[in-house]
Amino acid sequence: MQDHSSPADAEIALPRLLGALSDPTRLGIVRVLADGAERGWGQLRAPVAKSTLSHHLKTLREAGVTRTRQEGTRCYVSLRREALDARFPGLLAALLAAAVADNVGEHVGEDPPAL
Amino acid sequence: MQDHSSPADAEIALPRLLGALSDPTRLGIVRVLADGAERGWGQLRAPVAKSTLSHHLKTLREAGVTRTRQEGTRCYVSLRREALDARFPGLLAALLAAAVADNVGEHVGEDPPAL
DNA sequence: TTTCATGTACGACGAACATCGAACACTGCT
DNA sequence: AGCAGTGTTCGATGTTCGTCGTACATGAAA
Repeated sequence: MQDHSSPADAEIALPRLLGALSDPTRLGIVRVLADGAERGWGQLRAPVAKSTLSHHLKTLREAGVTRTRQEGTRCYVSLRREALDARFPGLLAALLAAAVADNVGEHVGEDPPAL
Repeated sequence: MQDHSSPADAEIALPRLLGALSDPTRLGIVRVLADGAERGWGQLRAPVAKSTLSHHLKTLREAGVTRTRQEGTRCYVSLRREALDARFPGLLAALLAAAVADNVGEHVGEDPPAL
């Protein structure tokens, strides 16, 4: 459970970012994270196997879309909104609005925060 | 040389659009078309084989990014800016700005318009 | 230390993709 | 009719992707 590295702010590449966001499940994850709050990812609910979710999270992280923090045995994920906004102004907002308009990623939800 | 159909305005799907734009060559084509003017595609210069360019243009068209018009033996391509802006406000502009900022698609150029 | 929970790595599979060259089809000109 | 220009389609090939199940590693709790 290591190597939770993300690209440096300046190294987020556009094609990779768009590729990461071209999957409905990943777009759904981003929508859940859109409010800026961090989520533990047992909290994320998507209709895919655990290993598949792990893969999606890794893809998002490596594309620079999210950041992952480890605490004990669990991991928390959040959007890298500042970095994204700094590098590609307005893009994230437009993307999120588009996802909502297009109803993409509706199948991804979240459980209530851990008690 | 037929079947130059594009999806209806309302049917442009976000994941597909992003997938189409996750390739540097296609992003480069979009950058060339960004001024809204139509281009004959003998005019487009990309370091790929003719059939590959045809494939990319088809991908863009089927994702709803561009429109293709045939006139005699040649085809002309242009951005569907209105439809895109209507469906996903601000997205295209942010994407184009991002592509410029990230210097993506610089390898795609154009010849001067036919005399 | 044993056990449980959580996430990762690995191997596999089919599907989709980028790319090429070659063959085909259509249009227009001679 | 024949030819040249232009774009599409067709394999072929190698890569990447989404998905799964299983096995492994790590940290916490009993």
